[in-house]
Amino acid sequence: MARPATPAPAAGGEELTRGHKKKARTRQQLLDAALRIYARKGAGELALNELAEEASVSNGTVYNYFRTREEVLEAVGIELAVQLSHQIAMVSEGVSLGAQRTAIGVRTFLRRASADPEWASALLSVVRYAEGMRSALATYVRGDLQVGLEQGDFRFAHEGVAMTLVVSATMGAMAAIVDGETVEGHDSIVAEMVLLALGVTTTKARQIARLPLPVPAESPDDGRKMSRGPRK
Amino acid sequence: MARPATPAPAAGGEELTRGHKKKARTRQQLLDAALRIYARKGAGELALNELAEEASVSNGTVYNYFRTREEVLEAVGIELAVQLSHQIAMVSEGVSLGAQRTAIGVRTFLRRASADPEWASALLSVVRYAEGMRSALATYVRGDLQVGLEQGDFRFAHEGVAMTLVVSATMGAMAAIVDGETVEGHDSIVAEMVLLALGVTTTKARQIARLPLPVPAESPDDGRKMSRGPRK
Amino acid sequence: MARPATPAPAAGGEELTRGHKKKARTRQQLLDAALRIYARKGAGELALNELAEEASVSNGTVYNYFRTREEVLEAVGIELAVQLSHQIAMVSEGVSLGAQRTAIGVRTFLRRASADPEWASALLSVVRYAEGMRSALATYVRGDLQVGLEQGDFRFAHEGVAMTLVVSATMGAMAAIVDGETVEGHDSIVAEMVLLALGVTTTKARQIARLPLPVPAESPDDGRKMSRGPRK
Amino acid sequence: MARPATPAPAAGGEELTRGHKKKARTRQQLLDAALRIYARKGAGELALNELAEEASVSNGTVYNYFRTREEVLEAVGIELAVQLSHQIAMVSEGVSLGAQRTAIGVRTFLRRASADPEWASALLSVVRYAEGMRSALATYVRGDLQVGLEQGDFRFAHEGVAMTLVVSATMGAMAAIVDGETVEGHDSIVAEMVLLALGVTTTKARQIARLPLPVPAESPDDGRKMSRGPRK
DNA sequence: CATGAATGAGACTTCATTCAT
DNA sequence: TATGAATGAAGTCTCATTCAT
Repeated sequence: MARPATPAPAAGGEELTRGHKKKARTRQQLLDAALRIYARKGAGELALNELAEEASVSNGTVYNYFRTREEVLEAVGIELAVQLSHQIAMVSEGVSLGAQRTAIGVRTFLRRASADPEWASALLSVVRYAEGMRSALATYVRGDLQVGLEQGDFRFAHEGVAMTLVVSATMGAMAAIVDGETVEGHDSIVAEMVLLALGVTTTKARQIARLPLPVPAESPDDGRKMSRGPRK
Repeated sequence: MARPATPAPAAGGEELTRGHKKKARTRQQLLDAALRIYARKGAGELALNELAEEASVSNGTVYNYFRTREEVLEAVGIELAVQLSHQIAMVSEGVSLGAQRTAIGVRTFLRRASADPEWASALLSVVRYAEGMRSALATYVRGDLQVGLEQGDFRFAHEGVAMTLVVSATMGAMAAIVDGETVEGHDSIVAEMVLLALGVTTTKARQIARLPLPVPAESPDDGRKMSRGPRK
Repeated sequence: MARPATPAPAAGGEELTRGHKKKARTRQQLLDAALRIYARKGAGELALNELAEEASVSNGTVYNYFRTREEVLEAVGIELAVQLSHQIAMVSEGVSLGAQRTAIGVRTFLRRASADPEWASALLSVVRYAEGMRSALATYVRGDLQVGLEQGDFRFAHEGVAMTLVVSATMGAMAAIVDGETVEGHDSIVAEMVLLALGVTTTKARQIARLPLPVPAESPDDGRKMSRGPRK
Repeated sequence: MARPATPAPAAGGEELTRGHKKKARTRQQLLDAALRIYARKGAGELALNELAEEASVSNGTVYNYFRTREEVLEAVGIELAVQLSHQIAMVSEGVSLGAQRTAIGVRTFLRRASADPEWASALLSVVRYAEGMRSALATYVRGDLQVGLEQGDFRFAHEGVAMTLVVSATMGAMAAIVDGETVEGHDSIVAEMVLLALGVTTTKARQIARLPLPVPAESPDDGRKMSRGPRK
């Protein structure tokens, strides 16, 4: 499902009529609440009535937006994917080296997991269920892999396998972080190992993995949607 | 666990008489049934009613073996872990090179995932629930990592991080296999990437990852679901 | 415990194992409760949770016996049909004249409707929904019609149409009775009209419709299942 | 909220006209939609949400026309009754013989049930709910019965009982038709039986029941209200 | 120990009705 | 008036768990 990063300002399929921003607001309440619950208990545990309560909304209202648990998952997945798109695009903007972009991606995820374990927890739990989310991630990774391959830094036998490795290694490290494991320079260590796995030479891998991360052009509302804790 | 009515023929290994055997058998039926259900629908979905039916047992009987649903999950995790232990120990028995043992471990998992996707599916779904299961895995991996490090083949910055990477990369590849991805020489490709990530040199990694897998000393009851361990 | 594959030792369709009469008792509670509710509010209104409460049974128990509202309806329909079978068989036993049997049937229904409007109300409301019930009724009526035809008393153009007329006229009259209409000799009046409709001559119709009703061999538990009002 | 049947006709004759027309049209849309739903699923199932959608109107709008679900049911009943009045009046206009009028009424209903089972289905399902509807029917029937009695064709013991019989026999036959029973000359057969039940002599009943039905003075808007299928 | 009916908390889902726009 | 989002009571249904036999 392509579903471009743009939430659709003028989108043909959806309605965005004038005064009716209440609907959008409620929907956002629901997504936020879902993320909070995922962070706490994992996506498998989501109960729609619980979602209603967490979103301070009546029981039936949920059904104006989602008919099943899966639909919530899917919507949250898309929501997170959009956020990630912004995040990644912002952070590796201007970097043209595939290997470096890959490292930046990996490290950014791990940094954020340290800074915001709830976000990480929600992400991990959603990733398992939402197909749309996985493919969004994959697209980014795949692009960097191809660039790195063309630039001669990467040397791997199968792109799909390589992609899976990058994603799963990153997620695994995030899970460790969420579980409380703290390691000095965690992000660089993982990034270096991933680069090595992709065929980067020892010295280059070490060097790239330790470059200072570019500071993203921190837009004011970045991360807006997730950083709050439970409201009550 | 003193069962008064039990015959209890004076301390001896022979006391595994009928009653005990039957008891063990029922317990094993339950675990087997649980694994089948996991493979079909994921561990989150296990319903004890369904479990009872799958095991051809009445629903109340389940509670003679497990006090709660949680206990079932835990027991199944342990069961799988024990199976894994045997599998791994058997397969890398007699191999002393840490790097090779690691590669064998990774490849064995992936091979089995291809050969028995239901098993893989059950394993993946349990791994998320049972903590005890993860540590069982970790123990094996950690040993090999340390050996490889001492032998000078590995060069990594942090053992815990390395361990997480090995496990998560393997699991990620298994998930891909379960999802239907088929790649020529999948197991070797992944093993090579993992070795590279652990600091093995390019040529050595490639060579080790492609060694023929030792045929396990096929014991007659190999693969049989074991563990007649009495409940606690 | 033998745990035999055969749950039913002898019984044809249902199980009737020894100690387990509790199940039968609960089922009966539910049917009784359903009839009481039908009498009060019509079969369309039956709520399964309400049924549970009326039967003094937990909410989930209902689902051990019926999966849907329709299944309750069907079961109640059959229950009523069985009761009716007894009733009718008992009352027109020994009467061989088809026309007379028909009249007796009609009149018995109307008499009972007067005596027990709750029963009538339940019957009317179930009849609309339960197919099984209708066919049970139909069988009786059809038999009498055929006999009457052979005996030369009836003269109608189409048996199915005649049957429908007998049943609907009787039900209509019952509904009127339930609605409070009281008419001197109601049962005879209706019976006479029905006989006329079936082609019986004027004088014979009048005579047959006014014969004294045979007193049924009132068995002690007759009507047992319906006659009680709401228990609490 | 003022609920006057007529808002102030003060300002602007145009507003009055258009507004009123629209209002009446919307109301009619709702009634039509309700009848279509009745025909499909029975009156018990009418959901106002569904009604709104079937009428291409927003759900809140329904409440501008009816205060409660009950009112909708009632209004639909009346609507049908009015349609019936027209139908009956039209068809037996100019016929002065009570017995013949009765036969015509019965037969017309059955004919229409054959031709338009949806209409019949809606009618049958409403009859059970709307009291007002039954009395409308009754009025017509009663008139014909009295006429027939005075003319010496009928001979029945109780007018109320007779009326009930006529109505219920007709409805029963309609139900059979809706259920798919098709009989050659169904309408005449039923009419003849009904006449017999009312005391008409054998030969006369047969003759009257087989007279050709007068063709109604087809007014242009006859049947207007039911004949449309779903609009979209 | 095995059985399976009963339980009841809790989740799911619908829908008549209200109300701000 | 029209709209449609929100509400929440009421009903449906599942399932872990208990218990008498």
